[in-house]
Amino acid sequence: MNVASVIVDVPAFQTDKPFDYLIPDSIQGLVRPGARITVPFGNRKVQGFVIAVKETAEVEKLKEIDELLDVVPVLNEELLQLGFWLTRAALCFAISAFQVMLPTAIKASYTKYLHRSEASDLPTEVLAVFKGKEKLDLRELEPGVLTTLKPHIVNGTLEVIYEVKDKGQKKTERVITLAINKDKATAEMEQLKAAKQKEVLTLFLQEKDEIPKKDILSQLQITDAPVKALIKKGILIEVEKEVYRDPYAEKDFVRTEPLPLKKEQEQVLGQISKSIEANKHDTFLLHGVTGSGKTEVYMQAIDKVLQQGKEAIVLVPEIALTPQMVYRFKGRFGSLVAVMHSALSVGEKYDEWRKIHRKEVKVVVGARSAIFAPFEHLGMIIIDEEHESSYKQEENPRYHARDIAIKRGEYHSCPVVLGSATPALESFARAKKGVYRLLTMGQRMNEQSLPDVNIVDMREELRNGNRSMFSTLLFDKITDRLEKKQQTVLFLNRRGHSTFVMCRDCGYVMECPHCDISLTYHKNNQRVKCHYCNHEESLPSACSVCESKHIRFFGTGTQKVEEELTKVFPTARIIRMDVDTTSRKGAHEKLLTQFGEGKADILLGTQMIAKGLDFPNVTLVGVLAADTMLHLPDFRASEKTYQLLTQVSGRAGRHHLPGEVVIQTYTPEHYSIQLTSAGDYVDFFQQEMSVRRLHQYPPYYYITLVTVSHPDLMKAVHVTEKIVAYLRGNSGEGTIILGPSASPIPRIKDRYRYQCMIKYKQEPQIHFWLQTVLEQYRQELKKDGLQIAIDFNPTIMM
DNA sequence: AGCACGCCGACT
DNA sequence: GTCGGCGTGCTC
Repeated sequence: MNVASVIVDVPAFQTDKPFDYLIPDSIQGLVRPGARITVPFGNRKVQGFVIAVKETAEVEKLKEIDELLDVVPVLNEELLQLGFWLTRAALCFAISAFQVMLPTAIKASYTKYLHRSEASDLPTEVLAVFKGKEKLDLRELEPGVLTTLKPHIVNGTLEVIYEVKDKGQKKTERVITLAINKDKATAEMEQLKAAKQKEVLTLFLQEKDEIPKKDILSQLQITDAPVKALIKKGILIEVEKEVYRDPYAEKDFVRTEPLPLKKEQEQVLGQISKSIEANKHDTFLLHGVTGSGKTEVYMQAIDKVLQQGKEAIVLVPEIALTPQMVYRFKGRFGSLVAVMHSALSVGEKYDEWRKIHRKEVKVVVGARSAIFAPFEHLGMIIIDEEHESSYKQEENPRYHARDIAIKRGEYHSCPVVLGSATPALESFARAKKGVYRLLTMGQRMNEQSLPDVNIVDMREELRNGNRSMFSTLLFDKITDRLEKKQQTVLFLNRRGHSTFVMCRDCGYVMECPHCDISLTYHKNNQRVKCHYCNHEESLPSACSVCESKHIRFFGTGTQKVEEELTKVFPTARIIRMDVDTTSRKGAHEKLLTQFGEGKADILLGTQMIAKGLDFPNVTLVGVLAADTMLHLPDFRASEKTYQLLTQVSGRAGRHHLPGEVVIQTYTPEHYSIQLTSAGDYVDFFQQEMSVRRLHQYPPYYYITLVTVSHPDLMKAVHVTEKIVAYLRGNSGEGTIILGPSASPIPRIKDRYRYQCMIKYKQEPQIHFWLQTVLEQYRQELKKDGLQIAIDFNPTIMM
């Protein structure tokens, strides 16, 4: 067993296969599948993953493994297998599948050095480049210098060294410990004259064995001289110790005990527990209205899992990873919990991951990528708010966390719980068909009925002469809340100031020069921005076409609403939350805390305030423009509108005070808006299913979307045409192939986008066909700037 | 992806 | 005659 089969870190078609390497004697027996290694590859050095260890290789001349990076493999048997499954399911390279399962800190970063061998006599102009150093980073070289160096590289006086490092580093801390036992130390103590040294030693005699150096210095207000002296005398020793960066170290979590459950919760927990105890894989769809106490059920189910000595994964949508959620889990399970989300630094994520890898925690609460947590005895996977679009990764590999969860649930024979008040249509349909097991919780914990929903027809308002962005009803209710010292949440799905900038004289609308999308005006810096490519320019004083000065802003963004609010309610204190005000680290949390402490009357925000907020004093929720999403060219538009409106509505009246919701819309008759007020998901489900059936959309059909993009429009069209022709020639009877058609946003970042949509009920070959398509174009994909994005089960159509 | 090898144009 | 352009093909 001295040959390792290796997937190398070179994401390309030609290298997407195992390469064999000889295992040198020095690491015989230590190289295991799932471990990272570095290997010589061509004339450079790259990182790779061992996928198998075997006796012989087909290839004659094998190179040797350079270095073993993990004694404990970073991928276990299950994850290796899962990775290969992912390559087929998402059509990605094996190396990309492995990397997506691991924290970025573990990814290799490559540097090329030029090393000068010590004895060599080099000409002065070469030595000048080195500036006395031994090593030279090749990437930091001035252009042209290489010509002077090249002959010496060729004849061997200069050596090119490839260095492979991890992106993230383990954090270490200097820790001081006693070098001798305590009795001896006490004896030493008596002979000491130096006062400061005595103080230091006293710390260690008070039963502490090791103390971080920086703590000693700050505690005793001393420099490190006394410590150094003690080390020199052989009384203390200093060691470098690995520590975790704990993003929640500063916080105190109040320990909580399981709460008594209501009957419904009890029943649901009972069902899930049965599967846990029987070691059985079931996928449950837990349909529970907002405020029905799903989280408590999750936590008690996790308790059962822990009692069995097993582990649990809890996925929550990225944005919902507000401190509130973290507090609840940390409060119940303490240090058994690891937390993973995108706001953590690369190093912090790495540390949280290592806690799992080293089996120091039993529960992980995290966003999408936490689904790959390297647990080996999974007892349950929970996906909260399972309909959320953030569970689908929108870059390669395009995986859906739900699919991964079910795959892992099957492997571990453990239940998967999908929870939502407004399940994805596909999920609910599966539950009704019996593929998933449906669990329902229809009652709110506080016995409070769902908030009253008022739908306001904005066309009517306009007819009555109200041209402001607040309807009379909403205005009155905000005024009322201000008087009662209660809080209001206002929701608008659009950041910036206004959606487009138009010249009133000639009708010219400012568009992004790189994308087919209008520019949004941002008032704070008097600039217009593209929300797709981040292009921005200053606001012109005159129209670029007709030079008229009558430039006006249309449509409403959060900035404009904020402005208007301060005018209409001069006394109100307002917090605005959108990408622009929360981009700084910790800003999100800070703003929410302020609101929670009652330091503002109105919270105005986009998407990000729709989820997870739970403030007792909020009694009014206003949705300023409910139809913004409804008219998007996306078959999920109605579903998303319904889900969002329901979710936003759920922010009101969560505790003792009853809540009210005002929804402003130009299409009050639409069922996704109407049914929000009725609050019955099943009605919506049935309505929407009939629409989906009529238009042959999921869940009745599967959809795969192929998007071709290229700087040249004709090229994009031609390639799409060819792909369409190929697919039409192969597909079966019931399959519908639409296209080529321009993508809803026909150009982004100077690339034209064409697409082809495949609708099918059964098409087992589809992965194979599209694989073939990619093979066909691989040359052009590499150098011609052609891009082909293949999305199985897309969640957004743009 | 990188890097070498290899075959055609403008230069000491 | 050589240097260097980037097209082609390979990496255990």
